Amino acid sequence: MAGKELLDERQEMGEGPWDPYTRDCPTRQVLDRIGDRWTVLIVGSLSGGTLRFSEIRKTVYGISQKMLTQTLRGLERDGLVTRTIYPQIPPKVEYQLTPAGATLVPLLGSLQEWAKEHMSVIIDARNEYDQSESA
Amino acid sequence: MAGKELLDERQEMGEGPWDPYTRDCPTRQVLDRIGDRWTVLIVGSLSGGTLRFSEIRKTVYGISQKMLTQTLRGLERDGLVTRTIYPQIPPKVEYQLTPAGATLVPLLGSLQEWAKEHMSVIIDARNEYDQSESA
DNA sequence: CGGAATCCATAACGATACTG
DNA sequence: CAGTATCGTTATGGATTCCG
Repeated sequence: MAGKELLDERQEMGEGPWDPYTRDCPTRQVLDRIGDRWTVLIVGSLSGGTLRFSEIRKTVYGISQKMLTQTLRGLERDGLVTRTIYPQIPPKVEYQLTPAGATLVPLLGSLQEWAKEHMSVIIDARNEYDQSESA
Repeated sequence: MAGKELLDERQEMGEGPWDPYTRDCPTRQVLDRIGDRWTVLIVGSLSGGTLRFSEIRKTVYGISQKMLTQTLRGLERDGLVTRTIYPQIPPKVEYQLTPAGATLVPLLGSLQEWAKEHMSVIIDARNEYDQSESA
């Protein structure tokens, strides 16, 4: 998504291309894909089954039409979502997770679970930190 | 990290505050925390044990001094990392994952594993998509 | 050494208007 | 309905300089 002309120097260190601390390591690639504000929410909304554009828009609170289009295009491009156009008037377009896209769902589950378990502690720590520094 | 004065309308839909499709749901909170380019890489680098500032900088390829400082402060604020200052000249500062921070590590492992398994398929789909549309 | 502060480029995003 | 196009704003992050 960002930077592609930066890869010049280095590249050989650690344990090769899987080394999480080189550029273009898989971790970075994944984060560039799912690390935005909307991707995982859209994948989550599609985890229940096929939805059309306006339905996704309704379930993912606050997303703009532009970001929904853009994010869905990215997911389609990466083979994580299929886009089916029904040539009617008015148009109807359905989105569905591919098998590859579906493998993301459990991962998001873990993410969400972690969030539920640790969120309160994090919020507390944050408030405490903010208080002690504004003193 | 972003938006905090947007929360006004709505807020009551779905199944309450844990509903992933409301604002401020845990999933969004987590993504705002770990969804940037550097957080998980830093957590990963600290998963092996305590490191000092310059050491992290060396292992996380491409990070600027500004972003390292900024990200570490965020992690400290959220109680995921401790910061220990040794009052010497020249200064020495050590960073270490807290127990809460350490619970993030397995999650990152899953992320990385998913990346390794699916990256090639995604790259292929992407290339194919790009080719067929530029035709 | 480990920052803080400033400046600046760009990328992300929202709002709005228009279209097949 | 499901987009595309354009614009303006804000967020993000790099480079540089300075400091205890």
